[in-house]
Amino acid sequence: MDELMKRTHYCGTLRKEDIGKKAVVNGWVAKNRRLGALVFADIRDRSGIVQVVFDENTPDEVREKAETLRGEYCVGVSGTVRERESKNEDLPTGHIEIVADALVIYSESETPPIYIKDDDNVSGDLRLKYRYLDLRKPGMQNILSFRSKMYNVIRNFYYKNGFTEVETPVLAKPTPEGARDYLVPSRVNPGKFYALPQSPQQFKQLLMIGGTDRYVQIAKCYRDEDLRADRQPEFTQIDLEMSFVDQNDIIAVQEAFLKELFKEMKGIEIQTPLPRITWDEAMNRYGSDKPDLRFGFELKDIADAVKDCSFEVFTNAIKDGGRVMGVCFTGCSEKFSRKDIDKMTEKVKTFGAKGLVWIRKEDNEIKSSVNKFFSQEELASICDRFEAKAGDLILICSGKNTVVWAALGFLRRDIAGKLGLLDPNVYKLCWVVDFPMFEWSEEEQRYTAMHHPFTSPKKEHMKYLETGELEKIYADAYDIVINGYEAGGGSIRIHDSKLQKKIFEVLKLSDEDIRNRFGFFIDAFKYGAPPHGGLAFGLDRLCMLLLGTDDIRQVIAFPKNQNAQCVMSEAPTTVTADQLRELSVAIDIKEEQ
RNA sequence: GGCCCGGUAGUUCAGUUGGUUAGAAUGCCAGCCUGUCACGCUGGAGGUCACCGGUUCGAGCCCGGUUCGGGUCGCCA
Repeated sequence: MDELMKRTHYCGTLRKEDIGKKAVVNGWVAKNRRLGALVFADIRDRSGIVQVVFDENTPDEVREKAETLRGEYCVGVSGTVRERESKNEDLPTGHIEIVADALVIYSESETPPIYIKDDDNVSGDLRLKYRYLDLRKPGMQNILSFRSKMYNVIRNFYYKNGFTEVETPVLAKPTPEGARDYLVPSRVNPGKFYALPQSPQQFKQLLMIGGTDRYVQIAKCYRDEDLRADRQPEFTQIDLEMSFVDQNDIIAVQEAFLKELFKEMKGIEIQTPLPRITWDEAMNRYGSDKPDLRFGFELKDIADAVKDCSFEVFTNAIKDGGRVMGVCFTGCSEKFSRKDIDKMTEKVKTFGAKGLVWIRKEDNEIKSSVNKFFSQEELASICDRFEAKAGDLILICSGKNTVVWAALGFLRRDIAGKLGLLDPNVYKLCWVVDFPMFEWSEEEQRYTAMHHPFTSPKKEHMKYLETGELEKIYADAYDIVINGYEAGGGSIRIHDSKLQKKIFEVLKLSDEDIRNRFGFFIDAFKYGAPPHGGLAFGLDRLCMLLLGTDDIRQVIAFPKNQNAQCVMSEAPTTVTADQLRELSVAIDIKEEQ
């Protein structure tokens, strides 16, 4: 067994100032080059790479050992730092090298299945399977260390501002409302299950009732839903709650936090207060409740301009209570072909749109896909609506509100992307406020809470609870949106039991449901609940945004794939019959016919 | 559950209209090489073209199904 060489330096940190010093580095062989008896080896650790040279100054037996080095051997090297004869300007350590006098091979390596360099192009699947090799890349180590620094900034800020960090249980009570739970059987309570928390929502509210006043937690959350590029089944929230505050108080603290976070992590000064956009405005101007404000392309409603036209698709949409809306993509007529627009049309159909109308304004003529239904004068008046100039492309969609928003909201971001307007170094933050309290669920044939049932309706809308005009009720709920991502969200909570009871009634929850699902929680509100509210940031998404990536797996050490599996450990797996028996759990998988 | 894209050497990819023995780069192995740093030179090994079936004289290529991966809609209070 080779002796451990005690490290004096990290590889990537050595500089000209270290010339003449003795140095010991530990790491992995990133690359080795043999020129006859002269051997170069690039040694990598989390800080970067340094070149080690084995030459005539190196004892023969050490140099010979160096000839046996291969990629990813784990080694320790001692030697003297010296100026290089020929510099490598591409490397931070490129002006120096270590002349080796001793070499320890801690362990050899088989040929690795993936390239271990930051600019690799290996498929995500292999990277995840060999994540421990993927993590050796300095870029991945930078991400881990960036995230670690974030934890520090977060804890430091909230501690400084009087928040108490409290750990809430991971084994919690299942909550049938909301996302699907991950369930955990209890051996000592046969037939009963815990659920992993979707968020510590109820516990943090109970902490407010418990007098904690200001709570924060970097909390793991679990949701058994389908995954996306920005969604993992287990993820991390910066979860917080405050007592005796209104929405403005909460927003003010979070803006101070975001200011500090961007300053510390990116050196960027965020201008506060951040803009606030109501949910209605966000939907009608951007077609999304998480608008990307890095570019324009705002939606316009043109229903009144086309309500008497001969194009029945539009008139029917209006008749059925829907919308006719469009976006003017300035200067885009030349940039997108008929074929491009056909592709966009196919795409918007996945949002439920029936089609897409295009209008190209040219110098002397207006072309469009609906020429036979519209005169040039009518088209010109539509163009005027959008203040369109020659060379502009207008895309129009009609139908139900939700469909039109989704389709145009997608198009404005899609086209912005194609035009290169999504600069990851530009950050546009805003609050989206005044969310609707309820939304109609076709599936359940009842209203459900858009945020959650503990969200407080806006005071001025309480009266509609009595009249049953639920769609007129908006909530004291708010999301923080950064570059089109929902980076966090929260609300003022209901602290009055009578109001809470009323909300449950509206949601058509029976007394029995309420008792079973939220009994302990409702009880707590009988004993002097303070006015309170809070918010949770998606830590992974903040990290993504700050690092300019759009793949959440980049910022998680051991992420799951799209099927919520860990391709490295192969979790989840079947378990033994004994384990199941002990848990009183039976498996009943329906066979496909 | 729906839709879209993809699966060819260890890796990243090319593969024309369906036509000889499936290629390149890189990596790997061996030899040479004392200033390389994407070292270089010479040689070599390396393939169930994801799987099953079909069409065809002939399939990596066309068709059907399956599977795996990615993106997305639904879903994510």
